[in-house]
Amino acid sequence: MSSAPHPTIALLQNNSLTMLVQQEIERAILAGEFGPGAKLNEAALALRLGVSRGPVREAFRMLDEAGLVRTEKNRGVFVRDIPVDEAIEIYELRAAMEESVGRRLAMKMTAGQRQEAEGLVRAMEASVQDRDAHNYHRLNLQFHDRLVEMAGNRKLTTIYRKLIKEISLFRRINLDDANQLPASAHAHWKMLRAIASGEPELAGRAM
Amino acid sequence: MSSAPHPTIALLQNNSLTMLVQQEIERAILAGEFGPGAKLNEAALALRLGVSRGPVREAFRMLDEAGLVRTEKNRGVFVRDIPVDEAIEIYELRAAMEESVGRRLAMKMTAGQRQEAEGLVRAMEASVQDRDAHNYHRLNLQFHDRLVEMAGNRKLTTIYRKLIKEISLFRRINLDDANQLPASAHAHWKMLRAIASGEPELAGRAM
DNA sequence: TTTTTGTAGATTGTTGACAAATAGCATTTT
DNA sequence: AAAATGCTATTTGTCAACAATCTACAAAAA
Repeated sequence: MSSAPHPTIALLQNNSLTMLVQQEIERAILAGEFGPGAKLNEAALALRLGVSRGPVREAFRMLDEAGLVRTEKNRGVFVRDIPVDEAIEIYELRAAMEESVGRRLAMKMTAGQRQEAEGLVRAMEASVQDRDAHNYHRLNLQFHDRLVEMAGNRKLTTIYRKLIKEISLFRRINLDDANQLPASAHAHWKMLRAIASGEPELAGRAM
Repeated sequence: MSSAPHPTIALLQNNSLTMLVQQEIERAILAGEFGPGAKLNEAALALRLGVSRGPVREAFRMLDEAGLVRTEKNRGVFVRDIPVDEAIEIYELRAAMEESVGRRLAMKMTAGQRQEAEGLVRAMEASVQDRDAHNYHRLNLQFHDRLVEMAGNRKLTTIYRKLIKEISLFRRINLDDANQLPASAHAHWKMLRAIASGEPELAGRAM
């Protein structure tokens, strides 16, 4: 009937308990409430979220498939502790993806998209001025995410975001060395210039 | 104690019912027993596999996260029917990954690896002679899979294989046009030559 | 005829209970 | 003292029952 049902109704219609539990556990993990290697207790989580163990178990299976937790039979579910060599592999893979994104954007980035990206870099520079490393980090993630999104391949975007989540489990990052931030901002300008030049090779290497 | 426990014991130790159910449903889907769009009935599957609905539901959540099925709240689980535009995106993404693989291999492929790959291409040519399109298709998948594996990034390999599974849901492929197989075999030789040349750009484009 | 309403059956969502396995600790044995 | 054994408590794995929702079809109204 109605093409736009009430938002809170649509919420209940689309989100099963399992989905909500999955989102909450994922949020808690990414927020660092459960560190890498921490054990996730089914009954405790079910109690905390006010549901039974069923939805929690189903959420565990999703998080396992997504690579955020690891399941040991009869022993339980643990937040994944990404080993160094795997982290290196993920970083390399992300680099390859961004290289591909750079090439694509060199050919099809619009003027509007470029302005939006430049706006993000300027905001990053402002954060450097303010010595606000946390905000800088947030904008940096957003900058790269937007560029990937602009490449126009939704599957690539989905996988890229999963990789970012997974890698964020690796060694709570030292956000706080605010001295090397200016160099990072400079590199972002360079990337945008390379993309704007319209040369795929150059743009790929820059990213 | 024993470093190599009896295989069937290790099987039971590592595989929960959920895992086994997940593997069986995935196998059935990829084998085409459930076509794209087909509804998967919890109770029926549980009965067929001799388990209760719990493990089946958990397996569903894994397959959903893997992109093989789609879940509609209160309506059930359906084999995903990949829309054309998404299939195109997956193909493009796979192409980008293989391009990256080609570059990497141009720099680090060993003589032994090259011989192994050449052996696969020769086997493919033999299948062309025999007009055995099915076997050709199998070897073709194996050839590309091995090259990706040889690139030495396990995360990339994992994601690549997931993409292959997902794409195999798209329009049961017309394996049977045996006339364009020879050209395909020729292209594979060309790829290997480009990789062996040691020039990343050339190898990347070839793939 | 077309649309709406109502009802019965089937299917999914969720829960609580029971069975099986594990981990920790005390006890025994060497 | 060190190692092995046995017991208990906790936790996970699985199941079956109940509640909520949807689907299909029939009956009634427009």
